[in-house]
Amino acid sequence: MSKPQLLVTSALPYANGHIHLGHLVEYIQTDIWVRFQKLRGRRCIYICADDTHGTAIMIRARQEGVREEDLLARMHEAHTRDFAGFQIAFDHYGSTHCEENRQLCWEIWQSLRKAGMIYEEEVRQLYDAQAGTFLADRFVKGVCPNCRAPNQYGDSCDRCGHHYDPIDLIDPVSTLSGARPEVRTALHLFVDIEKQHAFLDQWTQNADHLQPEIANYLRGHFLGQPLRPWDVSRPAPYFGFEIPDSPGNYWYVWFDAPIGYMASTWQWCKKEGEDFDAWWASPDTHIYHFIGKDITYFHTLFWPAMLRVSRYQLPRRIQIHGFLTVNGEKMSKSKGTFILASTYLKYLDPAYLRYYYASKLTPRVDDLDLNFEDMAEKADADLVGKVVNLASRTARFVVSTGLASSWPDDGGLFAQTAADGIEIAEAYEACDFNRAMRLILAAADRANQYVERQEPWKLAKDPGQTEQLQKVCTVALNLFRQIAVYLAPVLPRLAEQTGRLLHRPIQHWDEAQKPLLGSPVRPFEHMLKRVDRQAISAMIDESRQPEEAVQASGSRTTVPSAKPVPAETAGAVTESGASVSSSPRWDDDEAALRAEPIAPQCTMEDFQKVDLRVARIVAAEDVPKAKKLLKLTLSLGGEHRRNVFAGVKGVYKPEELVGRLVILAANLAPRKMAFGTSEGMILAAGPGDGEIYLLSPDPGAKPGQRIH
RNA sequence: GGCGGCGUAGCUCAGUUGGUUAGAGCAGCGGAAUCAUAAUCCGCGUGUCCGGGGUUCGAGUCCCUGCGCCGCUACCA
Repeated sequence: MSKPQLLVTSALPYANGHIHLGHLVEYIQTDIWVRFQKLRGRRCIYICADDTHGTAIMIRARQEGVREEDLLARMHEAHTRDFAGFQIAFDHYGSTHCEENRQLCWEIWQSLRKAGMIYEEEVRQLYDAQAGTFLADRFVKGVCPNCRAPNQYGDSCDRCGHHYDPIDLIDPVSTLSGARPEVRTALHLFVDIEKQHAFLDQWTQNADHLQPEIANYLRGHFLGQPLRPWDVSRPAPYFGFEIPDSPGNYWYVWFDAPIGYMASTWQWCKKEGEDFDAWWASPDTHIYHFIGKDITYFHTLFWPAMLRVSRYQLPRRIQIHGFLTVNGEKMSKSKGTFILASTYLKYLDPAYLRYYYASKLTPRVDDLDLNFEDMAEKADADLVGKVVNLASRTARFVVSTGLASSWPDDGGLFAQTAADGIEIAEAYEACDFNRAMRLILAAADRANQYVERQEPWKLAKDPGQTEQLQKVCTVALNLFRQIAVYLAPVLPRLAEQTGRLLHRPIQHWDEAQKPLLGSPVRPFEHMLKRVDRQAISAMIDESRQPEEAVQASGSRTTVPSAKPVPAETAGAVTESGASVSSSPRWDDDEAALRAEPIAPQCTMEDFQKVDLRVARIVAAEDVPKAKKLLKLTLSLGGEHRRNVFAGVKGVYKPEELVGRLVILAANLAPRKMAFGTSEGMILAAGPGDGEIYLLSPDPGAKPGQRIH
């Protein structure tokens, strides 16, 4: 029998946000690998889906006043369109919110039960009475119980890397309402993953399942100690699947998300008349997961442990990539480098980005830097100047004659590039696309040198050299075709165009092994435009928004940020023009309001608890060790002074603050901070991160006056 | 400050288990050619492989340490 068939997945993007260039590192990487396998004749399917459950979706639907299902349908359509635009060719793109997933979750759940890995525990859980919900891990912050780092999320500490339960947090605060959550007792269900410790020791360290740096990381950070139980249930209200044998409780989104890989495959099987078990329950299928390094924990520990006790196959390999940075820094909305897939497609050809990512991707977990000038140079020099140019400079000479019918002497050039196919294939196979691209470009260099030596343009002027001209162009176009074959996983459209040019579609990797002879040649048509630098600028301008920087992860962020993800991005794609033109004088959009929705209602009494006062900044000094803090001395009139640390460093200079009037929250409890005690807070608007607007009273106000 | 990553030619980077005079592309300079989307071809690279120790017969490659940069995080009461 032939090699095992392949089932390949990319991480499921969360249905709470749009696809951006960071996500695309992963989808382009996976798509190239899948296309490579298919081109080699390997049976291979590429499966993905929207990740749809969890508190973040529930909260957002609530904010928008729509049903979760409507929100999901909208995002599914947008995601599908974005992926198609970048030529990401899924065999199926489903959703975790489907019957198949519910059934599979239930089945695996029962397997975990049977393996004795599920236990129940009454836990005291944090409940936000204002928001009317129990608080998901990422909606509560507090002090890490392990290292005492303040302001940590409920699931893990980013400072010490410790994973724990939200209930263990010290001084919890709800990020939904800002309220101090009350403690309520609730039944929770746990997976005792420690029962699989020995298995995971072995599985993660052996058989090339993981990159070595990942295996080391797991050994150093998790496997050296008992694995903590995993809290996999959430009490109502929660958007997800209710656990059949524990009514009122729902599976945590991270339980059903990876099972979504299976559910989506199942849907594909139904569509194609395939046997689901042949794909997930048979050793004749090799399963490959491509993910970003941020979700390593779930995919390399929980997921294998869950599968182990079920009747399903373990992944053959989990391929992990790093994050995307732009110009050496994380993507930033204010710098215009947080670019949505749909925005890119308005201005630039996806081929540029596909080739650029390919040329920079290695099998390592390193972060990848996107530099647009670099991308433009590479696309122009490599793709247009070297590759496409080969066809462009020779095809026209053989339109009337077609390719020669026998292979001329080419000095072994074709044979060399054919032989290179082995090494190039190895590079693709190992996800070392950088190496593959370099090998391919070397072949293009050799081909251009050949054309240069043979000078077909001179032969074309000599009627006696017609035959020689045909030979030279036959060689050149065959070398070009080999390159088009090797580049086909990265640049599918170039392969199609080459097929059209030479009247023979490219369908298999091995077509680079045998010259194409006697084929007619169409007149050359442009295959790829040079990069328009102005389009790059326009794209960045359109992407520039007064927003704080956003996580530049290459894969999904199932765990949402504490603030609801700004919804304005949805509008930017489909309806950005309309609202602008209807209000000529002020074009204020609702981005800010959506980014930070209005808090739950409070009473006048509540409001009056806060004593706001006019104050004058009488001194301001830099705090050298602080990144964001300035130390301000405020006067409330007379001798009344307050010492306040304000996070405005870099936005306001100390000297320009001295003398100005601000609004001070004067009766806040003093707060001990790293550099001293802060005795109040000055009021400011803006999202932060370079955008802060201090509030000032109109002229005439006096320090010490209260705001009513 | 904590955790993680990185530091190789002007720029972007290869150099995966330590082994001959450290490589490529781009940019630059000089030349050729004019078929091609001003694309192509030829020629030109002694860089303290961030610094300092160490292991080794031998280190860009391993260990320690210092410095610098990036990210997350903490200081935004």
